[in-house]
Amino acid sequence: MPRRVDREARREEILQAAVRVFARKGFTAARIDDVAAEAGIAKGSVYLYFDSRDALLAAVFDSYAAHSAGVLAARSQGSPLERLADLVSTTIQFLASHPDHARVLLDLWSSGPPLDMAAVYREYREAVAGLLREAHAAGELRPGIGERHATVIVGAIEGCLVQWLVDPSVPLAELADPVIELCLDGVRA
Amino acid sequence: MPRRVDREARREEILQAAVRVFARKGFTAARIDDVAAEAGIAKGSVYLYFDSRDALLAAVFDSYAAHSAGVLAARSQGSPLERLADLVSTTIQFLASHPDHARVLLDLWSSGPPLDMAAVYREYREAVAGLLREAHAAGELRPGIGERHATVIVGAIEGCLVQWLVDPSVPLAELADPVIELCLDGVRA
Amino acid sequence: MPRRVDREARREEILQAAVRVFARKGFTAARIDDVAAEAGIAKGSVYLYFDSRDALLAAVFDSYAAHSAGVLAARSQGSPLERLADLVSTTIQFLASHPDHARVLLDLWSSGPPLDMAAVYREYREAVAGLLREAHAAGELRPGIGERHATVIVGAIEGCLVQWLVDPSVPLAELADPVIELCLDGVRA
Amino acid sequence: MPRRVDREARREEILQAAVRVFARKGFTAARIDDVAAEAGIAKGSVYLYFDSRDALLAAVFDSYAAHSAGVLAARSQGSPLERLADLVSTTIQFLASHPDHARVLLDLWSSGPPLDMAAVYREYREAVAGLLREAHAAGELRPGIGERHATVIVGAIEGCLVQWLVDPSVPLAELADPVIELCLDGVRA
DNA sequence: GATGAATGAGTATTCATTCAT
DNA sequence: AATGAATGAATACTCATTCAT
Repeated sequence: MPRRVDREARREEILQAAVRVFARKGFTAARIDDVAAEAGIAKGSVYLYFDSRDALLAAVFDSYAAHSAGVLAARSQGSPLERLADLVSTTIQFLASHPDHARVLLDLWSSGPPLDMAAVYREYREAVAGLLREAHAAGELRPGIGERHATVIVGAIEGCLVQWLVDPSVPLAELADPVIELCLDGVRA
Repeated sequence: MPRRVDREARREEILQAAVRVFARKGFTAARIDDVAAEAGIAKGSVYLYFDSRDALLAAVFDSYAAHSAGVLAARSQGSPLERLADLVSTTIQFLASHPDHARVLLDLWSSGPPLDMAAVYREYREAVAGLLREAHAAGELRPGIGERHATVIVGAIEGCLVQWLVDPSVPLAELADPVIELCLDGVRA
Repeated sequence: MPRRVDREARREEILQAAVRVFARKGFTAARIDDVAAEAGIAKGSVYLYFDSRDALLAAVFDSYAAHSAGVLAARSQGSPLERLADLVSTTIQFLASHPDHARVLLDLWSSGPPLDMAAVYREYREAVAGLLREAHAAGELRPGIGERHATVIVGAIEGCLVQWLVDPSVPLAELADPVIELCLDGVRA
Repeated sequence: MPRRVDREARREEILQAAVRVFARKGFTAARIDDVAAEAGIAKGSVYLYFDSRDALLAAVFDSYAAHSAGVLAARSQGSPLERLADLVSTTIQFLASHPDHARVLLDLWSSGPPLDMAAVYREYREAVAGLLREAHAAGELRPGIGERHATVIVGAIEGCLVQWLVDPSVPLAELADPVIELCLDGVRA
């Protein structure tokens, strides 16, 4: 009778270990040995669950993309702009509370195909654009607001994330409100 | 001091070659051989001008930081908010027109110490915060606008940049106006 | 002793599976996993019947050597030269009808000690030399035929085998007669 | 000015070192380290001249195939059967005097595509068959001699080689005459 | 017996860096 | 200064073997 293991659970353990290591040293500097050590297993065992080092990064991407899709899918209540504020807030809180996962975004941005960060942002922009269209229909928007403003709203979130990743003294968790205020009403008196 | 000029010029040639190569393949995948070939010199000659492969990335960083400082130093005319709009616009146009340089930001973000991207963003935030303070003094701002909104404004720019880097179909050059509109007046009716 | 029979039978199954795998991919490229899969058992179970991967090749050798000894032991009727012709023919038919086994000879040749292919050929040469001595005593040989001609006769068989192994379009099964003709009468008019 | 080296010469040195190592340990057991050590250079330097370990074996094959073609191309004087005897003799002398090269044949036989030993033997058989046709035209052959006898003649040589490779006590160099005698006149009185 | 998850020693290959010319 | 051949440390990946279940 074979030794029993929950393959999915073990895979997930290794993946989380990889996320921690990647966050700590970056994907480029991370060695398979590091991941194995972090997971408390032998190097070769990593390969029982992932085909290659790159497959590990791809799995981190999938995991991030799934989380991201989850955030987009979570529909909140209220007016379109309230729901937009909610989406912004939820996203920022998620990123702020998963710093390791967020940190790996730096490597995902650089990694290029076959990992498709472009698709993640596209979906995000489309979700925001959809809410803006609803808001427009509800008469909540001033004239001239369109797709590109959706890009800017997504950008405001990501740009705050960048600054936090590069400088932990930037208080990401507290930037949700300023982002929302700016996106809704700007700074002008 | 003609030798001096030659040396600087040659160094700059190699640096620009490195920027092109890094932009094309990413720093991790870029080989000293690639840089040498792009610069049209022998591999060993790169080491006559740069101490190491990392020094090459550091030099790209310095070059970016210098450009960035230049943008911040360029004082424009007009009211504080006009000058803010100008800063945003100038920054985006600079990035959009230097795609190779911009692309290398992906690697600079990941690279960590001793390269100090944090300082670059800090200065940027301070410049924006300064303009906001001036605008506040001039009564151009609504109440409650502060440091964090400066972070968000810088973030809006960087976040648009991220999306463009990851997906060239995002029209960075055309996002200056939406960014300014959003930052100044938001989307709300 | 039913267990005993089972054990032998299972061992033989695995051995035959190994022969097929070795023939297909060569010993070097053959993995224990492949052999286990071909035998329809788990990888670890192979080790219940064979001490090591090399022991598997050794067992294939033993099996080949036993077959070979069987061919040598089979005494046919007729004059010495008729029996020589018979030996040649039997050998070639055996090899041609066991292509997997034959294919593994390529690896056995390369494998060196402790596998003793030299002994197999030595016995073969001695068998042929013995027949030649009998033929000589019977006055069937022309003068000057000796040990070395025995080597050449064995070589003619093996050399046809080599060509067939390397190029399946060589019709090994149809080479028995030409080999016999050549060895007995040569090509000269 | 670069360090001067004769690339071809250095490549050939490494190739010969590889032949010695492959002959000693077999290709499978031979490490790049062994080849480098035998050549008196650093491991990495091997890769300046050969793309991969397999490329090294391929180069040995090319070298063998070239020698082999050289032997076939060397046309001797005399009647067709005299020339056939010459070809046999030359081939055996070449193999006997290049034991390292010959030993590597064991690995070439096993190596399969893309190395094409089949082509080498095909050319050899064609050369022999050509001589047999000439001999037939000259009335030197008894009836019924054809392509397959060419295969057997080539086989007699290769089969002697096999026995020598597997058992150095087999006196390959002295087998040329017995091979020729057998092929021409057989053993029968 | 049977299993198959885990192990970790073993190696081909890459590439930044050096330095003889 | 310029070159590019040489170096060898670094590392992803493989797979025979073990052993807990």
